[in-house]
Amino acid sequence: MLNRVILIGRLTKDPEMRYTPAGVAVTQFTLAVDRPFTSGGQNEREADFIPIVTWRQLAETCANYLRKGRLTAVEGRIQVRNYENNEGKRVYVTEIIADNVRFLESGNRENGPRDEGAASYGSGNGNYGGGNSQGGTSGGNPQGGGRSGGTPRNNNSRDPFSDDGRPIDISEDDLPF
Amino acid sequence: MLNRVILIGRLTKDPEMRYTPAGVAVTQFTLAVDRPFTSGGQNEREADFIPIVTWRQLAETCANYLRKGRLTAVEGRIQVRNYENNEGKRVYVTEIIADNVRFLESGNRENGPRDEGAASYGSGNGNYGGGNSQGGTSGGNPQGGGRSGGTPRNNNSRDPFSDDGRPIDISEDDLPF
Amino acid sequence: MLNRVILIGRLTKDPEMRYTPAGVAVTQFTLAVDRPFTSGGQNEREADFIPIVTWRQLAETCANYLRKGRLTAVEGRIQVRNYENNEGKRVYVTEIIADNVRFLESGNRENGPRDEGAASYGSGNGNYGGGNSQGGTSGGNPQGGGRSGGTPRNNNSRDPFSDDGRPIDISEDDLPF
Amino acid sequence: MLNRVILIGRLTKDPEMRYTPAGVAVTQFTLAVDRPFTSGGQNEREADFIPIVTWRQLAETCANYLRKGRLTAVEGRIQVRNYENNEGKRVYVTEIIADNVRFLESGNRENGPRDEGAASYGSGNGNYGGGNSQGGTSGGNPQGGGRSGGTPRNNNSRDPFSDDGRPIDISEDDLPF
DNA sequence: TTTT
DNA sequence: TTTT
Repeated sequence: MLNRVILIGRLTKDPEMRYTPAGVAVTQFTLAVDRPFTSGGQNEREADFIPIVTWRQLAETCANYLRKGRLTAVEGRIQVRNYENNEGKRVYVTEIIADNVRFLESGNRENGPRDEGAASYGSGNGNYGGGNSQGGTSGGNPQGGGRSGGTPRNNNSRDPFSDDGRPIDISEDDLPF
Repeated sequence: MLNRVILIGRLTKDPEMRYTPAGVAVTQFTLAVDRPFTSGGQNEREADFIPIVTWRQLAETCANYLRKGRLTAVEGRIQVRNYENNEGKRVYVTEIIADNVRFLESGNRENGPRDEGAASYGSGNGNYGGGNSQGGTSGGNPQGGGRSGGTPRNNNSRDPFSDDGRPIDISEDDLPF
Repeated sequence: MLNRVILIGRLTKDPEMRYTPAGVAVTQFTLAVDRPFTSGGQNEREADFIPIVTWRQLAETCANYLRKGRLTAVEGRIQVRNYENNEGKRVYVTEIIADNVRFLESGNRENGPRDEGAASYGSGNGNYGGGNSQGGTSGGNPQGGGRSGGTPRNNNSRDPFSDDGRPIDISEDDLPF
Repeated sequence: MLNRVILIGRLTKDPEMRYTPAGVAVTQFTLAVDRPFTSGGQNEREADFIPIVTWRQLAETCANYLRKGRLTAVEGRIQVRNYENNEGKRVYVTEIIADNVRFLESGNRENGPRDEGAASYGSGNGNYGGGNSQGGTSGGNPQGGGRSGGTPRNNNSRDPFSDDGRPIDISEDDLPF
């Protein structure tokens, strides 16, 4: 009846966008979210790697502006889907269907090693450094993604989801909205 | 860096409690959370079944007061653990480590299969229908679970996690706090 | 950049609905949310009373199905508005603009003191006891509110917001969507 | 019964720390949180200014590492307190009692007014840009705040809450834990 | 001014 | 299979 998730973490890789047969954009990426504690051991596992899925306009904005390593906030809901694998066994996949993604780092670092981040309130330069994007039922117009300082990447030349070994079975039926 | 989940749904079964070798109580249950939309088809899949894990005092309170079908709110964080299965393949398991569970239905059902719901305000019995329990770093004293109108069940006679086919590999190392 | 609130509590009174001059429905109510601790004293203040505002279709569903005392989940964002009072002083008002409201108690108690709550998964009666309603950019079609077991109240005979002493200054400009 | 808030925004000023008579540290600051839409008008009000309160160790970490303009994530609960003002009128104050604060920008700004943002990964300085701090019932040991690249400020020479016109009436009784 |  |  209520299903809400909010995460802040970093992309483990560049996002991957593809289109469903029906032409709907879908982008996936994984967020590394540091745990709030240091596990018993030492250099034990100390982050959770959480798969994120975005659809439509939000998918395109994410594909254009997010990159590996970027600090990112994600709001959405948990979805558990399942499919039969090649051995006839049912596999369960848990993902966050995001309806709101905030880019917490601008990412224009073409000419220098230091990331500039988002501009301060009250600074004189009028540059809103942190872009953002929201999706959902509206699922149509971009909202602020374009305000990001980053340079959009042309995805046309990429083969999204060119087989990476993982089964890909997202279809229009999975449409969350 | 931030990882917060809030769910409201119903238990698919009675919760299962066991103790780690170190004597720490751990309780698992699954929450069926209705999706906010009706998927393309008709009577298609319209709920997510989300595994919840609770530890220590909260585990005991959940085992004592939660039952199949009860409407329940869960607050916690997403955790992704993995293990090697018998075929040497890495399996990823996503669970919610709960630190706050709210019993939204009291569960005193004197005479029948129908759950009577929470909060009998206006009824004459002065019973505060909604119990609750909170865990976390404090992980020690019960907080309000005892206010529930439900009757605690003696778990001693149960064989917690008596093999249901799923691999059980929670250990003290998984301790989230 | 991100503003999310989730509350579970009980209505302190019946909700109040009115229409803006532009004909947009707006409903207000207050949620009493018990605090997770007992304050130093004894029978000291132990709940927060949090004002909720809903708009459009969600406003109408809330006005029709929510009642004083009902256990309710609210999802939304914090909004701080301000106005000049009659003494020329600026007054700040903090409210939750809800975009998702879940009715955790059905509320049909016409013929008996016991509240029946929401039906269980797996029960045979096909009655989904807990209604719900979601708003937002969609802001159009009712979503499940009608599934509630409660009987809608005819609001026509009420004078919504008939001056209760509180300044009423919500206008179309406050429209959150 | 459940009361959870998550915000991402920027500090409108440097945080202000003081101690209660009982010697408990309390820090306040205001977060400017951009609204997800542009209000009817044009350059109309488009942010909410939300007061945050932190206690104990978290208060000290916030006072040491947060500064005006910094992008910050806050997790906590809404609290509504009230007091009688000098005209004998009851005034209601809504604040977020934070139990988790994440510093999304490091704040080492060697040479100038521009904040340089977080997480200089890729830069040569090995600095983990995002500090964080968590409070709550544990309320004792610092958790990671020290990983921030910022330089702690000595607060001793400041007169915390030197009258800024706002009534100050936080007392030990308000202790949320 | 508050709910159970 | 992972980020900083």
